[in-house]
Amino acid sequence: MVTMQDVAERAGVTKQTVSNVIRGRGAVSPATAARVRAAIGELGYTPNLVARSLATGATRTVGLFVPTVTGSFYPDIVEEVEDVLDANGYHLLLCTTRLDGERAKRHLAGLTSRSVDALLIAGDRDLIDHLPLLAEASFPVALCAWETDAPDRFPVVTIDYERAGYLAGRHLRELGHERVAVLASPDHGPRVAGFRRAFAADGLTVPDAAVHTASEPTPAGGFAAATAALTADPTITALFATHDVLALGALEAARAEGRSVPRDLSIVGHDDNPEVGVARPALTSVAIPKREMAREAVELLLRALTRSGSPANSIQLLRPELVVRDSTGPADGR
Amino acid sequence: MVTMQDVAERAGVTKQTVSNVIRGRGAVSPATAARVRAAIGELGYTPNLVARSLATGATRTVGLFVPTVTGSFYPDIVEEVEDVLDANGYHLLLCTTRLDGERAKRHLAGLTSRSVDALLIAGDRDLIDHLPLLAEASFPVALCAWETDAPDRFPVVTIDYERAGYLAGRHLRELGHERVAVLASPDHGPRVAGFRRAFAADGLTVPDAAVHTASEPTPAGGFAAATAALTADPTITALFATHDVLALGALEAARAEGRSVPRDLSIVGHDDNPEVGVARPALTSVAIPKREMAREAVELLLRALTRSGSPANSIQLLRPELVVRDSTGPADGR
DNA sequence: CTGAAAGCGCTTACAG
DNA sequence: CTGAAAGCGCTTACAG
Repeated sequence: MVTMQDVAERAGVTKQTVSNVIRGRGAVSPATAARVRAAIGELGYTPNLVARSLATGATRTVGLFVPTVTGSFYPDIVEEVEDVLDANGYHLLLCTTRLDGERAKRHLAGLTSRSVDALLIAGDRDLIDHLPLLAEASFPVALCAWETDAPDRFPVVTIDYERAGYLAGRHLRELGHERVAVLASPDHGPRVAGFRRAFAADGLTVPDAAVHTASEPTPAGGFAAATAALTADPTITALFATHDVLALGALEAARAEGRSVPRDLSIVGHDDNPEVGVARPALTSVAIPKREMAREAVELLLRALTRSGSPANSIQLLRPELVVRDSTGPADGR
Repeated sequence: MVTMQDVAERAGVTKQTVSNVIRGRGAVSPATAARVRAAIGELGYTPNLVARSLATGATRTVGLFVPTVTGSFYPDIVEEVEDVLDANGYHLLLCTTRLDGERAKRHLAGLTSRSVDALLIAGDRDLIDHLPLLAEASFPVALCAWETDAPDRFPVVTIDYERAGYLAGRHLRELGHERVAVLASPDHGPRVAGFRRAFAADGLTVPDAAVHTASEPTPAGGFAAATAALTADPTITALFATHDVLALGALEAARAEGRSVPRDLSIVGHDDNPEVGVARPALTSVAIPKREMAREAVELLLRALTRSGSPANSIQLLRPELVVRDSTGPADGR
């Protein structure tokens, strides 16, 4: 392997002159700079990043933890993070925790050893127990896509999930719906709370019995929960699913029950995944700006890096937006 | 930051004794090992991986290039690669090239500088022009999920795509289909060739005019191509889509044309993505062992690392398997 | 079983 | 504008 010393000898200078021309810093005469560049080209020299990292204390690598890279949520996060990183000359070290706390812990320990300049943790499932490990990390850490129990030790950039639920509720209220049910995944408390708030604003209440927890975040789980909801209270005129996949299942359930959407039943989803636009009827859903969220989170980290301080310990909430399509209509069914 | 030297002083030994107990190598008396371990605990010492990398010349990091991390193909690859890496104590540096050759090149250049112990390139889109950059890489490189034009300079682990097409063709032949059409994505030449081989074996030929190239790898692209195929030759009794998403569109097209699947038209997909099992009718598809492929590829790389030689320059083909569901039936339509 | 030395390939002040 | 020195935090032979 060719080293900086080799280049220096070839160009007839010392190695820190070579270092200077490579980094474009310090003062080097145009003539010697040209000689150095020529030597680099002839030798095919490429600087050893590991050595540079040891000397500078920076690896220009950012770690990202996500629960998984399948599904329709996290891949966008990963790509957005990578885009921002790439634009700033950083690399991405990826860890998918896959519902495995031990694995998460192991990776966390590995990264703590200076091999990463900053760390972004997206999603709340597997890492929460091990977050204390990061308390004394020597690099900035931020959290994103965190819905519940965000530890207040780190800055977090996430969605205003409570408002997302509120938007869904307000939309149904504006359409005149009074008796409704919710299909919820276990960790979606804030969305449910926001939904209820919209009804409470009109003096209506969504009883606990109207909130049906889905056994799994799949269309099948949504189908079962929706069927349960329609059986428990056949008079409901609308359904809020805290996740689009559940809404997809609810669409099937409505069909199975012989209820036409949106005439007999309105359905609102959450996330605005690409597939909900092609569902029939196209699903009304709360869109969450996940790419913007990811971008804000990385940029926060990058800012901390250049200003070499820790980021402000704050929580930043991105605002969701309701996307109205064909699965919701007036409560009176006309 | 606490260093090995600090631990050494605290334990009353020299730093390479500390190094020895950490790595569990060299001979250290149980008593001093215990003292060292105690000191490590008290100080909260964690070894600097960058310094270790500089000394050993290994980063215990493997780079992975994929075109994207969205969709249903590459995420599985990424997770499988990470699983194998994790089991062997390696980290994952991820680069998604996103159809951007410049970006790919930039990352390639970055990784060449010793910051990665090995490199796996999955998918053939964006990197082929820059592969020569890797010719003199000092670390092992392997390719996987490569369908066409695999450069013969590197070992490749991929799917026997020609056989995948053949399996689809043979299945249709066994059902008695004679007049058929193919919906193909541009880069799927081998699948089409294999499909044709199955017909040629029976003295039949699939004319060029029966191969319809989809404008885009989406249901919409499949819909358009299928419609074109059915219009060009209304007598066909079966369709092979080289990608499941195209098959999904073909299903719609058949519906639109008033042809019942599989009675009036049989459809075979490719990839066996999870969604094709829930399509109605459930799609017959050629399943490709992508996780096994990814596993083989990383393990090949890891083997090269431990044996510190370059991997054998070979091509390993994983065999696909046909999964018969409800979208195919006999040509006579009974 | 333990310690002193050299080295991995850079960068960072600091003289000249 | 250029060069000699020290140092980043480890590991790897090699003496004792």
